[in-house]
Amino acid sequence: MRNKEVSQKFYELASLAELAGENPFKVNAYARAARTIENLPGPIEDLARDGKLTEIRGIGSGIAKKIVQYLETGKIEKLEEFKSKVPFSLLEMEKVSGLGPKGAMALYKHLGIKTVEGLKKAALDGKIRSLPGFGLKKEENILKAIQGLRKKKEEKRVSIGLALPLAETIVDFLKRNSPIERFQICGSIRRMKETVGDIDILVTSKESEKVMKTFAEVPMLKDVLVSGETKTSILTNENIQVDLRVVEPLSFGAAIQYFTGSKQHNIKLRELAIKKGYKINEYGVFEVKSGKKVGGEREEDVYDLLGLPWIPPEMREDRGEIESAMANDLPILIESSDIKGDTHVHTRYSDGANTIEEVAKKAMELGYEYIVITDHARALGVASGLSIEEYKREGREIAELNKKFGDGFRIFLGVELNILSNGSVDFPEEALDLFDICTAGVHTGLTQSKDKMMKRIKNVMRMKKIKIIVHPTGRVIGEREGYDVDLEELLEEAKNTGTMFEINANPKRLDLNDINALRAKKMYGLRFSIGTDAHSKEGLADMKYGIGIARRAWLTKNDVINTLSLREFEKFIKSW
DNA sequence: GCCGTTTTCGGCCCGACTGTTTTCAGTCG
Repeated sequence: MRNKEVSQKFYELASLAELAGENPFKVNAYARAARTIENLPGPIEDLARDGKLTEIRGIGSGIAKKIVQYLETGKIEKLEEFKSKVPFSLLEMEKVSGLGPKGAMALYKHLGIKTVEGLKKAALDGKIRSLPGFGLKKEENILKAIQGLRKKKEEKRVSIGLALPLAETIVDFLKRNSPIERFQICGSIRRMKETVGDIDILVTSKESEKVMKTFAEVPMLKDVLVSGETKTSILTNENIQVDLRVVEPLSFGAAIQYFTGSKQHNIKLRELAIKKGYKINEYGVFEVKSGKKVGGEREEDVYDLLGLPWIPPEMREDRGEIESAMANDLPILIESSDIKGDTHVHTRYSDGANTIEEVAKKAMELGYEYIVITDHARALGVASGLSIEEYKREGREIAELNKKFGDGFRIFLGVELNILSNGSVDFPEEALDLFDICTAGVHTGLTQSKDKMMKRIKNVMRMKKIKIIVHPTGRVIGEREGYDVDLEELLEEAKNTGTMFEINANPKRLDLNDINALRAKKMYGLRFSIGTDAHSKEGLADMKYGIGIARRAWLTKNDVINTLSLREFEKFIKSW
């Protein structure tokens, strides 16, 4: 699948075209195509081969031709043409905050600057301030940005596991120290995206100055980037940008719709609005003719007026949700309250922090009907993996606890087996009858070739007792890419063997991710388990992240096995 | 360069803030 690679070329094309001063709409068309290709559900090579590229929205004959040219020759003529006109390194320069295409080009043309290093030198020498359109302040800001004192444009995105709690802490601080009425965390956090670029918080208040002042005094403040009447942006100690907007209560719905995004989703909604004679902005929905405001207090207003049902935030990525809403066949997404148990939990038997009883009690507090204890098997030495004898002991403890807890709750004896380098697991297949549920995952030999990796995983998927492959791609967000596998082939194998994939809810993993889970369901009809991989009782709360990914993958209650009631779940695992 | 229930031309999402200006362009989200 070469989607990523092709998409990258169109991003480059868009940026260079922009620098070269091309028609902005043309630039936008390239960028839009890049985003579309990036999010394509299947390989672009297939569409190119079948001559179906122009069936994709935003890809016409011109861009289709360029895609084919790239796939066949590895080059796009137009891109090479721009590269000869504009230094490629200007793209790096544009990443300096506050510097856009116009600025970068002016610096290049007048001062011959084409690298960040050169930019720094010119700023230190005080050469930038005299350029038309620039000044002392701008020179200072450029220097600050290069020296990392201000936010860098491509500051690494942070895990939602970090961003969500931080956003909640800030909202809490505002609630305690300033006169806010309503509030909503918006942006990619509300859409439950796996990583977050910045945090958007929206509030209503009668005294916006007070709120802004309080906000600029949050304990984790590093710098105030922007401060206006309705908008303030800060940088936290950990270099995360947080934007706060204050709006009138009558605009609250339109504002949270607007600031939840995604950008692509909103652009499409606004295009739809124009066709219907409306204009949408963050203050409301307006009739174009009369200029009269016709809605905006509730978020539903925005969708209502366009003749659409309310679309859940997690779906708002312009991946077909608007078309689906128009046809009135939005799926009823899975919710936290649908979850009846956790399928992936560790205890002190292996590398967890709590006893089985402690974990089980926490699960009951969460309203679960069951939990699957999946301690590591013996081959994983670093996680003090268990022998069969030790699992038998764990099984006896579980049996006793089950007796103690009675009918309403059940602990299952599971196992997280290791998919070993030679394609076997820790124990011979006969020994697996001991377990209620067998899951398996790759933990070692992560750098094996794709060929070997595929063989070992497929081999394990074919074992009758093993029904769930945990963290199937092995990626750890911000730390390592997944191991080298052909996911298409694995999905196909899962369909043929009746194996399920886990959606690992640990915010560092979230594996399968939303796009892959969506594809697994849509193209192969697969079902999933959502497990937290908790190594302590507190870790069970990570389920919300897994639910977020499932909702982003358009999954319903029926697509996830741990929404089954205890009785249904027991029956289900016996039928394996 | 794309697109069409205003269809083959003439549009293309919209507003806040900053720094440079003296009415606005550039950048950002």
